[in-house]
Formats: sequence, C-alpha cells, structure tokens
Amino acid sequence: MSINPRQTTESRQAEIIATMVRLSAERSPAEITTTDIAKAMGVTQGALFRHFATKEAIRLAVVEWIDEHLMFELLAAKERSPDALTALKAMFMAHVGFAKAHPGAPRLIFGELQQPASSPVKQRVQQIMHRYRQTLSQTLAAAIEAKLIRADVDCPSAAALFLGAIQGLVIQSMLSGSTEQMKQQAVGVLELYLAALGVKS
Amino acid sequence: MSINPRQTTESRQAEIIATMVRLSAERSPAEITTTDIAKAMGVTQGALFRHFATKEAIRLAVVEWIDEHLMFELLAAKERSPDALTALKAMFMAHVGFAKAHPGAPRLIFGELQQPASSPVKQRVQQIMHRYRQTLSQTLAAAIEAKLIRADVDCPSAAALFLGAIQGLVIQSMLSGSTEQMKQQAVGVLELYLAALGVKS
DNA sequence: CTAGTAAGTGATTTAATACTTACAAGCGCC
DNA sequence: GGCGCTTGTAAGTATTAAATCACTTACTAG
Repeated sequence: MSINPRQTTESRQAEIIATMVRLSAERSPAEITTTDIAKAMGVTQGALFRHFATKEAIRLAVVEWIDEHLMFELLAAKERSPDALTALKAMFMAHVGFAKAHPGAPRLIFGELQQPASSPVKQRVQQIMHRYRQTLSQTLAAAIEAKLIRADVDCPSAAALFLGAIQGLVIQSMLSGSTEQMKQQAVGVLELYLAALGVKS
Repeated sequence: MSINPRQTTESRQAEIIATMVRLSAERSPAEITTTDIAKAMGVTQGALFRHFATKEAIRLAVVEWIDEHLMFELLAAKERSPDALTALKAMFMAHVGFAKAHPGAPRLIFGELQQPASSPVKQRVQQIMHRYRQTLSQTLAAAIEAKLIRADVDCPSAAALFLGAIQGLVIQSMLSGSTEQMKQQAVGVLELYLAALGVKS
C-alpha cells in the first residue's frame, strides 16, 4: 500500500487546506474534525499535527487560501475589463463563479463570522472584507468619474449592496443545497443592481 | 433561595428559547451548550430535558420563534402601509429593526444554514425563506400593477436582491460586532434598492 | 554506510458534551 | 391532609473532540 507516500510539510499543508475546503462543501465546517480530514487524506489523525500546530491554525490557513484565490480571480476580472463599469460586472460574475467552483469557501467564511471578534481567524476575515469593500468603492468612484453610472450614487452603500447581492445568492444556494441555479439568478440580480447604479440595460 | 421557583413547562420553554436567542447575540450558537443555557437560567443542566426532549428540539423551537416574531413584524409593517411600495420600504426597515432588536436571531439562522438538507430544522428555515420570497414577489407584483415601480422588474430577482441587501447588512454587523451603524447603512442601501426598482428619490 | 531529521503511526490523555436516572419536593385536586 | 403528577436536583454515563507522546520508518548528506 504505497498509496500514501511521505510528503513534505508544504505539500501536506496544501492538501489539508484543499481537503478542508472540499469537505466543507457538503458538511458544516464547524463539524469537520481532524479525524475527518485525516481520513479523507488517507493518513492518521495525529499526522495533521506535524504540519499545523492546532486546528485553529488550519482554519486560519484555509481563510488565507480563500482570500488569496478569490482576490486573484477578482483582480484578473478587473484587469481584463476596459472600464470601471465592465470591471464591476466582471467582478460580480467572477465572485459568483468562485463560490460555484468552491462551494465550501462561503460556508467556511460564514462559519468564521460566528466567532468572537477576538479570534485571529475572524480578524483576518474582517480584514479581507474591508479590503474588498475598499476596492469596490474605488471602482465605483472610477465609474462615476467616467460617467458610466449615476453621479449621485453613494459608493459605500453601493459596495454594501454589491456584497449583499452576492451573499444573498450564496445563502440561497446553501438553502437549496445546489449551486446550479446560482449563475442564472446572478445574471438577473446583477441586472437589477446595475439599474440601481443608473445603468440602462 | 426561592429565586428560582418551579415553573410550568410552557413558561420554561419560552425562557429556554429566549435565553438561546440572547446568548446567540454574542457567541456562536453552535457552541452554546445545554449547560450554558441552564446556567443563564439558574437551573441545572438536566432540568432542560424536562421541557425539551433533545437539543435539536430546542433549535427547532428557536427557529419557529424567530419565524413567528419576524413575520409578525413584517405583516404589521405591510398592513400599516397605504400601498405596495410603502409596504416594501416598511418591511425592509422592519426586518433590519428585528435584526437589531434580536442580534442572535440571524446568527442562529446562519448556523442552521450550514446543516445538511435532511435536518428538520433546516427544512423549516427553507420553508420560512420560501414563504418570505413569495410574499416579497407578490408585493413587488402589486407595486408593478399600481405603476409604483418599473414595469419590467423581474420579481424573483428583486425579491432575491431585497433579501441579499438585508443579509449583507446583517453580515456586516456580525463582522463589526455591533448593530449600531446598521440602521443608517440600511437607509442608504434601501435607497439604492429602490433606485433599482425605478423609484425616483 | 551511517547518522540525523522529518513525516507518519497508533495508543492515550484530557476535557467537553448531550442525555439519563434515582431521588426529592412542590402543587393541585379530591 | 394525603396522593399523584410535574418540575427540579445531583450524580452518572457514553461518546467524541483535540492534542500529545513514544516509537517507527523513509529519505538524504557526508
């Protein structure tokens, strides 16, 4: 049974993170135990602690993985767009696409939301959201500047509604248990959101 | 120590529900134990099981309490409104007001979202959300009929965005750990939402 | 070839948790 | 006033979790 050869800590850490995200797609992240992760990886439970000191360290690494990969998609969407309004649309769909590709990711984030403010993992989530809002506000301001959206749009509110629209879609998919309808619902919601910005369809 | 006299099961059930909601305002509902609830009530842990057979029964009762009280507020808001558009605004603010008055409620709902679809508690949440969406769609349709909003608004999408807008505000308040700013943010977001419906401000 | 190190095992520890049970005591009802 | 049902307590059980530890195995540099 050389199914499971020895690996470097680095690759095992990546594997643990990927397993956690994968398992979170179906179960509640809070209920995923170190034994569950280890079993899914084909190693013993104790082996995990060769690569992460505590379970909280795993959760932190997972959140950082999500941050990194989601932001990569968002920036890519933004940079391939010719103008700020196109960028907003592209970021919206990129975020929805990310949630569809990694259904465990939003569940993990929602789980961390519940934690007390003092938790380092939650602080990381706060930071991520804050940066995200800032990026959105800047892009919205640029769109106003370029006269692509209404001049009197309140950027912080518009950023809040942008995030809320996506979170609403994600919550809906968590309720239905499937991400199938999410993308087409996203199109309808995005259209409405753009109408709020004064964009004619 | 007659601080804690004997009570009827009915009043104890209500007390347990209220305690669960109250404790959920600060901690993660999933981490609130029967011992925590009992301590907060000034009874022993075993006493809880005189009034609820299992902890899941408590969670179900809590979700039903939220349903009942939130829907009461929403219907009241709707009925005191002269027309469908005013009703939408009033429902929005009533929902935000409910979340502010009972910060534990959304946390509990988000917690149940994570559960597998087979869970009876989650099925109840699904049902609540479905009814809510339907009510919104009907009100939106009535607003179209009365020419109070754009005729080409897609009602399901508009209902989804309505919920998302509120959920976004709630998530933001969970991140910041305070519901203080929520109401004023709600005004800004509601204004944008109305713009999406084609309402002039 | 061999010594050192990193990765893995599997048994164990410690601490919680939901739920149970044996018993006690209040309350209504005749 | 006594009887029976309900509510409460205190102690107990079974289970599960993360983390630890002693020991083993594989890889690599000298």
